[in-house]
Amino acid sequence: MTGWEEIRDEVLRRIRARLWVPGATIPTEEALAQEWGVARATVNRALRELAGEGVLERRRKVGTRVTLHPVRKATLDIPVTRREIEARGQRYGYRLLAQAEAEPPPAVALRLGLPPGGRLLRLECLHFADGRPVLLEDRWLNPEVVPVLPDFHRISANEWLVAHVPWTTGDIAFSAANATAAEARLLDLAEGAALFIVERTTWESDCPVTWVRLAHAPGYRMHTLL
Amino acid sequence: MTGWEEIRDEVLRRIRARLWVPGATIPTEEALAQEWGVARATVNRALRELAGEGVLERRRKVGTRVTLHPVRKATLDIPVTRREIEARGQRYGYRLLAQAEAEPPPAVALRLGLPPGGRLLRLECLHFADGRPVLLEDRWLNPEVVPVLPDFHRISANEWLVAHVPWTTGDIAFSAANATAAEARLLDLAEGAALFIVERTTWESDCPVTWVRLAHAPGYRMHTLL
DNA sequence: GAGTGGTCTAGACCACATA
DNA sequence: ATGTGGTCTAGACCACTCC
Repeated sequence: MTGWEEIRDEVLRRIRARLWVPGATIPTEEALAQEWGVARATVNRALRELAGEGVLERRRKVGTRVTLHPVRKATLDIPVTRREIEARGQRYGYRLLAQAEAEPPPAVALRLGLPPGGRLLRLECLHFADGRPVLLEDRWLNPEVVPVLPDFHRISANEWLVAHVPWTTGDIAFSAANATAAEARLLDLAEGAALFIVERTTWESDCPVTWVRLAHAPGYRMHTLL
Repeated sequence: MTGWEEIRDEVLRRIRARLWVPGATIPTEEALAQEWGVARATVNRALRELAGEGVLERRRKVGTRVTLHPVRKATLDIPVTRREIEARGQRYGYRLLAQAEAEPPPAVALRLGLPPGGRLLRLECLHFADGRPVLLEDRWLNPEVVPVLPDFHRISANEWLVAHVPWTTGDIAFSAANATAAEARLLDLAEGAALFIVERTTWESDCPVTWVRLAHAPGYRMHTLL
């Protein structure tokens, strides 16, 4: 019992063995440090890790408890589409369908926190895997963060943004939707096919950057370990 | 510049200000500790945090770099269905549709790593929000981990498992699917409606526990901050 | 061999929540 | 007022990896 990882594993073992049951408080850092003959900081590191994973709940003065109603946290890796497709061993393709300045629908302006009536750059693109269309992208871009327009026929907006405006914040939502007639035509599907929808809003320190809706063709799965 | 959070924020600021550009190595922990007048451990804590978020890449002897091809990590909170519905201010309801011992389909046995021909406990349940069906659950449960059967009419399998077999590992996948005729009837939808599908496989230290498929009615959104 | 991050220690003080 | 976790320090040694 020398490193914080061993300590973390031992704590997990005791929880799984029900020596420490959900809702019960476990010994203090000080007590555990003495029991295992390590510094308190080492115990702290292990317990902090487990608290971050949702296994433990820690409160000053109260102590450390095994979480009673665990909320499982799944961490998703969200790569750039091209890398995601290439990681599956498929050939990536990309086509810009439309690029125009336009007034965004109210819902999009609202998400970005922009006043109605402004104009944004709209991009519509199709992504291919081994030549088959698999992803339809509908993007609205704030022209203020794109002073010099790249050629979006050659590089996808997402890749350009990742390289030029990295380390943004934002939010992301997942849902399902039936393909409209237009979507079905572009993705070569039957109308009404179930699409996996990803919506992302992106900011760079209080400045709205982009809103995008990604419609994945059937067969797409987002997978992760718990 | 006294705490590790301030240091983390300053590092982020320099990256966003492009003082440190993606791909470039930043100064060593030692140098930053001297610059800011703190202990190296404090700088380490801040940089370790950012490396965990994917902002930095750290390698011994090489140094710390700003990530060139960032993979965004989204952390999803996956609560128990009842709590998720109640958190939206809706009334939760639950009905057990079927409970029987049966041989699972090969795909399910495969996921759980069980030999074909074994028998599992199958549960089919419907979850309601304000009286409307919103979620259809199809679950296969390893009877070995459920020696004493609770009354699944009263408590959902998920809640029972969370309370009695917490801190499992597993994996989870998200996709979209069109409602079959049977699913549409149970969820009170038109056939073919786009369902948001969550599939989970759960283990408790090498012992398969359960496989479950959750079919969410249209309107369901899974949301998180980036 | 040498430079970098990874970790541990022993001690200290602080922040916070409860009593 | 007190007990708990949260953090910081100064120093040390180790692990990895490039040269």
